[in-house]
Amino acid sequence: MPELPEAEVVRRGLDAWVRGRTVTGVEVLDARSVRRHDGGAADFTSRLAGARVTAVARRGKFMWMPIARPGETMPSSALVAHLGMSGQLLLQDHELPDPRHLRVRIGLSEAAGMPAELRFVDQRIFGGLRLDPLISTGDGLPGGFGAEDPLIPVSAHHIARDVLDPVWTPRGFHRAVTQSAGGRPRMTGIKRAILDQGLISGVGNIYADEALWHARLHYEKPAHTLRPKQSEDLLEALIEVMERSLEEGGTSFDSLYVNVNGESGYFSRSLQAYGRAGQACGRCGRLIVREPFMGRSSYRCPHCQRRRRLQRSHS
DNA sequence: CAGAAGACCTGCCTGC
DNA sequence: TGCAGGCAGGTCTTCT
Repeated sequence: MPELPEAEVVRRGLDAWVRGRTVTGVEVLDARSVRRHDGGAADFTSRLAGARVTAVARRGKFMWMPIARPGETMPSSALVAHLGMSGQLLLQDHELPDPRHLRVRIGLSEAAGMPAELRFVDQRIFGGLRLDPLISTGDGLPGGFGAEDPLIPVSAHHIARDVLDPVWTPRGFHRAVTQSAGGRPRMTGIKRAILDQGLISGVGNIYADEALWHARLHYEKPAHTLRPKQSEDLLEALIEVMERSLEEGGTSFDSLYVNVNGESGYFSRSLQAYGRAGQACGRCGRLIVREPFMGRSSYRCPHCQRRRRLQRSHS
């Protein structure tokens, strides 16, 4: 399952190998993978062919490549990619057999020692590609990691700043978590809040559970009840789990395989809560429990992450 | 408007 | 063996 750290590994790989190259041809093998592109597969193909990739940027799990179309000096649109649950962007030689679940093939201009094709592979088709106009971020800051200009694709404009974005401060995060748009108290549970990509982006189910475990918070704790220290701990935990995962997952990709395989070392070694139902909590030894949540699962320690904090006695 | 729920997908696993 | 059902889950749409 690609989450933010995996997406960043992919971004770095693409930045090194695809930036500056021109699209020589496009083949959409499964139209569902471009279903979010407004004009359909034929329009996607014709508009992408001949375009030059000028950068590779990312915000949360949205990735995009600004493209300059023939006659353009500056990119006005971008190839937007979301990996969904099972998406991969592979850089491979044309001679290599098509991988299982290959959905879109993008041919690239020749470059010394570099593979000729960018391949979008996606088993479950939750991910996809599309072409979108670039618009202003509105805040004057670069659109995301790898972006130099304050531009972002239309389809990612509603996505909040990334967990690893330096714009986050403890105070800003506290306000974002405890208050909704109009300054009203945010009544929903804290896990729903941090999974809301319009509040902070890049957090998925796994890292949400991990960060909540580190911060000793119950996932249903009403977001508006977080005290500044609690939201500060939570932000710190989010950044910590992302950065550690990035370190461990970022070591295992080679030049010909711009990879996301969902099996970074982090997943097997460092998870404290997610997927550990029935196993001992690393802090207190109580058994981690799995509970239904939002149609899926939440994992927590029933001792460290209680719904209500213990009342402190001053006697 | 905030929040909740369902839809979209395939492959793997379990139970009958 | 075969089949049904559960599970995984990010985002988009629809409903309250």
